[in-house]
Amino acid sequence: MPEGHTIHRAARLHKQRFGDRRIKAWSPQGRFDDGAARIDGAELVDVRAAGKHLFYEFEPLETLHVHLGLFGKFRVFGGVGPPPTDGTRLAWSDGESTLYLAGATIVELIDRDDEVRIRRRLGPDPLARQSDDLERIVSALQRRNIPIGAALLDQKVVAGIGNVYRAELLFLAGIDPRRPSNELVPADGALLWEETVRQLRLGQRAGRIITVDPKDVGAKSRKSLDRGERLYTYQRDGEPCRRCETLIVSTEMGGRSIWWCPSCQQ
DNA sequence: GTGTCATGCGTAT
DNA sequence: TACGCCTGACACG
Repeated sequence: MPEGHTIHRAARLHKQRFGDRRIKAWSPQGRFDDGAARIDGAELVDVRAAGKHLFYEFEPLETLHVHLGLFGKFRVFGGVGPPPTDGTRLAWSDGESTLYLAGATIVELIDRDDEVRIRRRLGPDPLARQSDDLERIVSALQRRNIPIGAALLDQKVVAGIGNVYRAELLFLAGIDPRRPSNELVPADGALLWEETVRQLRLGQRAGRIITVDPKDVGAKSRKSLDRGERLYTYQRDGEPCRRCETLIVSTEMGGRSIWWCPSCQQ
């Protein structure tokens, strides 16, 4: 379930679990035999996340670039773990834990210049804050003559937002996704960025996207929320808004569906 | 078993 | 705007 929160969480967990460890690597599926052979026996020295991209640095120097795409998934087990599924492109083990990676769009070894190039294509990452982020976001949004809902999926604007967060963040900021990006006023930009940072941090910590304030559904805590009450608008077409009961609507935007509350989001 | 869908994105038309 | 590509879970017959 890969938006930026998943990626940063993986970076942290994988570094904790496998950092400074020598790994044995292989490709159960066989489609990454050569790459796995190059990192087999190497030591994982760093794991970096940027937006939805992951960079694993090994010693002797190799950099593994992973992008999960829509379906990609890591599985980590203590010990040997169950047999890998047929689609497992990369597996590694340090003797104490085993990692499987399946379904990713990108699994490749790259060099330093490639990483720099990939990072240059990305806008500010809410989970790796810089002091000028707000200004960069607002000016990037104001330069685009497209609906703000479409602009938020552009990784050059904000790195790490996907289809769930774009809908949820616009709800939390009270912004109609159809509003032209270049008409965003700075106050709304600031609110949107504040929610973005807050929500991705919460998502990273929880390991899942939960945007709903428990009070809005009469629950005691975020943890006690049922699966069906964690989001305000995503895939809730025709259901009542959790705050005002107005029915949630949806449309296609940027090639994907988006949902919003016509009353809370103006 | 088959069909459908999904939190992504690059390329072609 | 459409399509291809990466997989797995689930609904259905």
